[in-house]
Amino acid sequence: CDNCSVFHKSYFDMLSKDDLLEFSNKKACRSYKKGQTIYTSGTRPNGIYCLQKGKVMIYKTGPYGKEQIVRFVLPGDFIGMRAALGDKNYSSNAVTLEESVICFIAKQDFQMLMIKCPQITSSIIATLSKLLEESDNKVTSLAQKTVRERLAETLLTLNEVFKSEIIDSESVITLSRRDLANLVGTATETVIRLLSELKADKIISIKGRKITIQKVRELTKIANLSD
Amino acid sequence: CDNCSVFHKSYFDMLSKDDLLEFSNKKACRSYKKGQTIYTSGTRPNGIYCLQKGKVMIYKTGPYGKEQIVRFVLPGDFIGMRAALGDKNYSSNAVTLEESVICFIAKQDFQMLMIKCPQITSSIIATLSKLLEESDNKVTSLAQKTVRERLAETLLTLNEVFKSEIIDSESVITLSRRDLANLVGTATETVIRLLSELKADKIISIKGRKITIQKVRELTKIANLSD
DNA sequence: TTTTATTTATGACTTATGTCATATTTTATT
DNA sequence: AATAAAATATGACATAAGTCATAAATAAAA
Repeated sequence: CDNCSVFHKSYFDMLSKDDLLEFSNKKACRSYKKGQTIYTSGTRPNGIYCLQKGKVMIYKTGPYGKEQIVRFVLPGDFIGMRAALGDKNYSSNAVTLEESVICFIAKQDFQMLMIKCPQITSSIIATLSKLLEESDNKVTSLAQKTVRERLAETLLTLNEVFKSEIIDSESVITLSRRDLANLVGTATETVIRLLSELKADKIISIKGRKITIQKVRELTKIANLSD
Repeated sequence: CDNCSVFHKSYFDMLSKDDLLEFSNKKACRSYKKGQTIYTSGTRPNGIYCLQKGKVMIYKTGPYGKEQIVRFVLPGDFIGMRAALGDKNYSSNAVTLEESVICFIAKQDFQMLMIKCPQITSSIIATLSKLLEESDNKVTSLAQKTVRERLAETLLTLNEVFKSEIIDSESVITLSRRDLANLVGTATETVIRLLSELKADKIISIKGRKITIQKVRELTKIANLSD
């Protein structure tokens, strides 16, 4: 872990060199192809995953089998924290959005780490708190905003998620219309229609599956966001 | 705290007698009238609250000023954990639903408690994990279910929240149509209409603001819940 | 009690958004 | 490159659910 590319972003930079080395030997890293499943809902977690490279999406399956994307995981973040730390079965599915490298740490090893390094624990509490706030905000959006507002909001969020993907000095969102719909909470056709509208208004530009935001201010206005 | 009525339900039963006594002296309890505000969005938390008696609702204000109820707090639960532990401003509002008694613990005292008693910390992680799961489930419901399904789901959840309120050996939900709408994520008129339908089908009974579920199985079916 | 205010209840109407069908384009596979 | 498969794009249509108006019923206040 000490020469991991996302070391500075992860929780591990709080560990002493010795602890880190000992810990490094216990983890198991492997690479995943695009679209590969990391875990599925209903199964029991044996440990916690850490995303080193790539992108992962977390989704739930609704009553009629429709996917609901609840969040994305970026390099340096843990995957499956909720289930592993809450000692519950997974209630969601994790799948890679692109080729990724993911490390695995067994539950007992992670618990040892938490005991050895209390800062890690408070860092985890802070992370869970942030996820909870984001989820509660999404609840409010879904309950009160129109699809158009939510799509604008989602595109702005995705701009952060995909900020590493830069073409011609502009960050580019690459996601299927279906995934976008499953993220916004609407039908694929509605997303397609609204994206066409935004494109016609020159607020975004579309090249196949690649979306670039042209007017952030305008989009923020449409999203009805305070900041 | 050692003779608190919700001692067994709270996190404090993990503390030693000495720690508990020391801690008891640091907390400040006070009673709140119905509808009184505990904290408002945007302000900074100085500590954490613990509900001893009563009911508290947590809500956010949406872009058009409409309230979105995100959860209820019951005796033994903490209030304002997310903001206090994540070291952020409150992003929601807390208000009492009925006459309540609430204790307050300063941030530094609570942090000391967490250091002294690591089980409390893991218990908090478990609680945050549970809240996160519930919130993610609500996201999926809002994105994929009809208002009718969500209302049924909400009534079943409220039955748990109000299970202490028993009239003629049946638990009774007491909540205004407006609050119900702000919980389900719909208009007040829609809630009124759907409740009338459920009443006509003898699935619930209504006496003014008091709702009693008559057929749990039927309601579960309408809610499209697996269990 | 009487008055006033708030909440609940219904009807009428509008509209955002979902569904279905089908054509076109893009992407993946042989 | 050629074929198959999947994703995108649009039109037509249906409908769930929101808004507005107003009446009836409760609850609160005087």
